[in-house]
Amino acid sequence: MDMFRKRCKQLGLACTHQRLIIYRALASSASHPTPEAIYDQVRHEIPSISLATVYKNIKTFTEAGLLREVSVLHDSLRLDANLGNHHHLVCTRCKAVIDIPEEKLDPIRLRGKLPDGFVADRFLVEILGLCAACAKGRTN
Amino acid sequence: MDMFRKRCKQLGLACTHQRLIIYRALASSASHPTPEAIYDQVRHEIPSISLATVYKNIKTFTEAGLLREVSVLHDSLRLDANLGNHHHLVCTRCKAVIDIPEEKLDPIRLRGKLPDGFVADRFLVEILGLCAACAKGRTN
DNA sequence: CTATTGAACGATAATAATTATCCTCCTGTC
DNA sequence: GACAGGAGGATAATTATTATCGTTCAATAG
Repeated sequence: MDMFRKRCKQLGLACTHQRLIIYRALASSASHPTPEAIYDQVRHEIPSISLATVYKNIKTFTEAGLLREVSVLHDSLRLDANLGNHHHLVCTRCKAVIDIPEEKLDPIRLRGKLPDGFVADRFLVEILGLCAACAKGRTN
Repeated sequence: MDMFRKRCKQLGLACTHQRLIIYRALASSASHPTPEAIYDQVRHEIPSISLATVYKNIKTFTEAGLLREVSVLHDSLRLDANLGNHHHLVCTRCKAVIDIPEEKLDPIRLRGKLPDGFVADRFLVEILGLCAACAKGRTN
């Protein structure tokens, strides 16, 4: 948590009580919580906190690099009628999704057993980066 | 499209005009469209179609296996305060997300250049399947 | 230690995305 | 062609997220 104070200072962010509690809730959770879940947990300590504050700080933290979104494409449903094996290039700026054949990657292979009795079905790989257009100009 | 008619019959789905047009729009698109985008395209052919119909059929097709969602976790923002390199086990039933260290997979490596001038930044791997609880019972 | 200032908070309205409802209509079968 | 049940259309409802705006608090200077 002292590290959090330092990072805030570096980033020019006020180290408010709310931010500390929110960050601690996030950092101490292993379940990759939703904003609502964080809100529910944080309210135990700050009953008067607003859900908007949780959302705002999640965005702030994410932009500051303290936090990541588990899925880059969570904002809207994206559909794929291509049922063959392939992977996706995903532009983190414009959210374009481009197919590439799976042979473009070395095969994905597990080393040893998965924890927790998890039963794997398939691998989903997203290659995150910038599409040609977004890589070129900051204009779009 | 004849294949689509057959699949509908197999699945016990009525092969309506709307479904045909919606499926064709999906299958002919390389851009992994959103429901809204499909709606906009389909309206060229069926101006009176309802957005709800598009959503309903997308769900129907997805459940029937004619279609996939690009991202399993699109429904709500999920957060990750673990900035170290790791991958995720994602339960497709309950949407649990479990970290695994990246050493549990053979290294992800590109073979050759990416198309379209795409500039890769990092690889995101999700191992899709069922968590222990969901694998056991159909009860949750 | 207090005053000051801008950033952050809380409450809530607004927007966006998705789902549910309900009545009418069409597809598939007899 | 008639019938039955699934499907469509219009729209309300719900859920998730963002914006607004007045008030409060954290950080810094004095």
